[in-house]
Amino acid sequence: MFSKACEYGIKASIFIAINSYEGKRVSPKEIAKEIDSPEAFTAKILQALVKNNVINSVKGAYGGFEIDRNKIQTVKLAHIVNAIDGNSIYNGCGLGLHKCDEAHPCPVHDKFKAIREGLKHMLEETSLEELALNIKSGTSFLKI
Amino acid sequence: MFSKACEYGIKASIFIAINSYEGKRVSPKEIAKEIDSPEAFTAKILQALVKNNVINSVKGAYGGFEIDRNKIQTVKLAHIVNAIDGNSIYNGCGLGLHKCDEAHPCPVHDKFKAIREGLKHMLEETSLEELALNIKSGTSFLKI
DNA sequence: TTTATTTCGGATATTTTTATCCTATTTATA
DNA sequence: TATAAATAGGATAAAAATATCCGAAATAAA
Repeated sequence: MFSKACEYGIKASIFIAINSYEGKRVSPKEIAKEIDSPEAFTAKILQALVKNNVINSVKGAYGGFEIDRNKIQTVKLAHIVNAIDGNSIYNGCGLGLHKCDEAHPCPVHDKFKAIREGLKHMLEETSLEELALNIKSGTSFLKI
Repeated sequence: MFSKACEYGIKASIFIAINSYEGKRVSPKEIAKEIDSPEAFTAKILQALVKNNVINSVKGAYGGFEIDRNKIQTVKLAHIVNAIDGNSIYNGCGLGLHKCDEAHPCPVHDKFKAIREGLKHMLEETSLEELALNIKSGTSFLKI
């Protein structure tokens, strides 16, 4: 469904959020260890998230990655996915037609529409906060 | 959502079905032209569909690809997708955890569950016949 | 039986995605 | 100001997906 980069980006964001609740910045090394991802590749993804204003980075000694408290509430999965994979999930035709709309639909256009709308809705409604709280409470897990 | 291979496989199957209604076998060349795909790569995908018993091939002069009439009705999108992409769409964890179930869910487990079920249902309920008839009647399109 | 036609299948090439490495730049503290 | 600790970012490598090429095998018809 998502690219590896996107998977890592979502999990990293959650881990950063958890630590930011405690005012703690985290490094790519810590993040990669916690979400079981390749460190250097994860660092690249973090750069993309910073550039897209999803998370914040602090350079230099005692630096690291963090997220503003209020952003943990406002950032949705859709923001993270969009920062990494772009909007291809929403826009692309299910069968790869260059032009696919109501007037010129691909064979699965209508059938995919409902599913994609559901996905879109879910991504736009799910906040980082919700996901982070579930990890904190041990209701869900970031690895294995 | 799907791999290119899978997109080509679905479109090719539809085109073959349409021609099989008229007792006509089609070649990878014709198929590739009609669905706007690379010919040799499409031929590989057709092989996979033959091996997985979705379509039928006839070698030699006057040969080509075809689908049994009754199969056009019974083959569902799920069969085609499974023949090419395997069952990763159903089984894989949305965030790539090796182990992800009710007892040990990833952060988006429940949220993805509904969407994946919807996708699964759609793929299992949509027949090749339905898609082929819509193309024949000009209700949907295979390219552009 | 020969020939033309067609799928099969292995080898290879290209592109994209995933992953690694190393240096530059930034910054807090001693 | 010097130093150590971080992120930034460019260059490169490896793996996977996509795509191409070509000879082998099969088959219908002349």
